[in-house]
Amino acid sequence: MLHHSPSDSAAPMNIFATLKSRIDAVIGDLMAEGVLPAGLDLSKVSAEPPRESAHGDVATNAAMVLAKPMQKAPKDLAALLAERFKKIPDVTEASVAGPGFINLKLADDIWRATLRDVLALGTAYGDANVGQGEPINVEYVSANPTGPMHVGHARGAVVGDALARLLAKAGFAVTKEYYINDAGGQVDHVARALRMRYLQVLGRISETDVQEALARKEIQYGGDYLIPPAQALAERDGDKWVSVVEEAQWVPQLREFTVAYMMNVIKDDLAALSVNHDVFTSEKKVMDAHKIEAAVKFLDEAGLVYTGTLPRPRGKAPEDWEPRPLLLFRASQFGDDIDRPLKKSTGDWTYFAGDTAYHKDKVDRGFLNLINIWGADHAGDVTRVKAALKALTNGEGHLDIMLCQMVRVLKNGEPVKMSKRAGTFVTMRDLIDEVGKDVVRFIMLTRKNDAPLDFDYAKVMEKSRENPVFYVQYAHARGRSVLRHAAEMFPGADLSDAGLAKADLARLTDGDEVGVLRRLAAWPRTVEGAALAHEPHRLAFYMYDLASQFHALWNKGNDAAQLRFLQSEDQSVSLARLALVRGVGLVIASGLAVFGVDPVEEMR
RNA sequence: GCGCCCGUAGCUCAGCUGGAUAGAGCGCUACCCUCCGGAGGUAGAGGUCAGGGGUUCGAAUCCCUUCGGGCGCGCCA
Repeated sequence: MLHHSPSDSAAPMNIFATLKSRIDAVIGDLMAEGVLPAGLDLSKVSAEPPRESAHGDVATNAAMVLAKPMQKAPKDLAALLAERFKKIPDVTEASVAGPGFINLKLADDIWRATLRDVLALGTAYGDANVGQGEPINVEYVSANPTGPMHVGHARGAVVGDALARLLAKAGFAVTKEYYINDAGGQVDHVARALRMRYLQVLGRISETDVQEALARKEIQYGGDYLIPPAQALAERDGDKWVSVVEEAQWVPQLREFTVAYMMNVIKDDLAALSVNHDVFTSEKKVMDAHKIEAAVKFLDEAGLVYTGTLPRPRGKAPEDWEPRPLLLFRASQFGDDIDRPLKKSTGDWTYFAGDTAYHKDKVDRGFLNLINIWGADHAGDVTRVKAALKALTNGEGHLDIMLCQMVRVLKNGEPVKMSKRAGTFVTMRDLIDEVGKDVVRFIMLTRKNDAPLDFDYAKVMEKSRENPVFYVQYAHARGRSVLRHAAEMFPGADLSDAGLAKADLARLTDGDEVGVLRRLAAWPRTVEGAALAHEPHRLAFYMYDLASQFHALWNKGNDAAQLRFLQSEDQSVSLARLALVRGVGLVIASGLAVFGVDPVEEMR
């Protein structure tokens, strides 16, 4: 995690960041004048929207934060600061409230100026610079190329992809990466299963034979998804592999074939979700390039590798456990419970050793900021990999490992039981085909990654307020609808964004209209906050809230005709309201863009 | 036994990295359609933020502890 505070960027369109820097400047002046002691730490001074809009437009805790080191009463200091804050441009009022908050009121024109920013910048409104062009690597999906992806993978894919887009919006130089686990025993098992299916395709054995081999555990993958690749293999090579018996003569070849085939399937599925990685790194290539040896040497030279014996595992202790000397990494020096093996007693590298080499590879490619999105079933590996990264970067690297909790699929209100053996798991493709990628993507982003998520087939297709996808899209569509009507009502008017920006926004006087403007003004800081916290789901809630305010405004027009957006007798007020409508649409569209969801023009 | 995540309205969840009187949706109660798409909207009731301690101007948020849930605990990948 980077240690930039939002104020580092002070993007001109982020009025809260602007206020924060102006507040800092005033305090700086007071220190220079000797009114306040020099050297005060301003990092905890905030400028944020108060929870109650009645409290004003911007609240700052400056007095409360600074009172302590000065040994003054917060309220006294607040009174002093408030006097000076009144002189800040655009501030019309500064008052002390509660335990020492200073509430600032801003000129209404500030909010209108925000709307002009939105219209001028389009979906770029909200772009931030907290990333300062810093490289960051987001690794996600990384599903084993042993079969089709399921709903759990879909969540990781969407969370990773949206986070990558969010970080890019916030000014980071993002690389989206996929680690292909093509070197371990699992891909060998798939190769064996593929050969069975291949023999079946050629008519040499029957489905029953395959199922019996599965029951005898001669093969570990029984799914019929291996039949298409088996057919492809038969088409390419004919019966070439029937007579090759020695495993060493066919396992590597068929493994390579399967991995290539499955990766194509996976990439197709990801493309259907609008997920595209920049870099695919092969575990096997990492190993073949002797990067494990290099990484272990690096750790060894730092004195972090030794040969020792692990304590007996707790909990369900394996029957055949016996103490054996192993090559170990001193993970316990970096917060792990025990040291972790780099080599098995067979002499082979462990998966962890390969992962360590892979992370060193990322570091060597220039990344000190790393994010890994994993399934929650890998929670046990988090500490050791973080430990390895610290060791590899002399403590300078930052690795955030985000665990995605379970996705529970509900059909007819009942959870769908998923079992790999029974072949009843819901694939990612099923989901996309059934509800569409936009719905899948949005729903996957309505919870924070470490909370379990219910995916209810019925609910996500529902056309009601309960369904956030619908509700947000509906707001966008309504906005487009108004624009279409406006074009008919005012044939000569310039309804482009640039044209609307010239509208007389002072005509926006209704409290709820200004309320929407305030919400729009909060978009940049929402983006920044979500990016720095690695929490894309915050944008889902922002969009829902904005949509809610917009629907409410729309409805007021139903009750009171003079509040409708379009007034045929008053083009001036219509254009001002259209500007607002368009601003809402643009901000929703930019939020949806982060989510990789296409905004709709109309509801069907 | 150990580690990680979690516990907020009857239910599903937010809570902007410590701020003011803890917020939405569903459900419940009472309302609003000759409308730019009511597939909506307005208002109300509903809370010892699991319990207990601590840190400080201030805690749902940070620390300790108890209780209750979920996930994971091989040299697998």
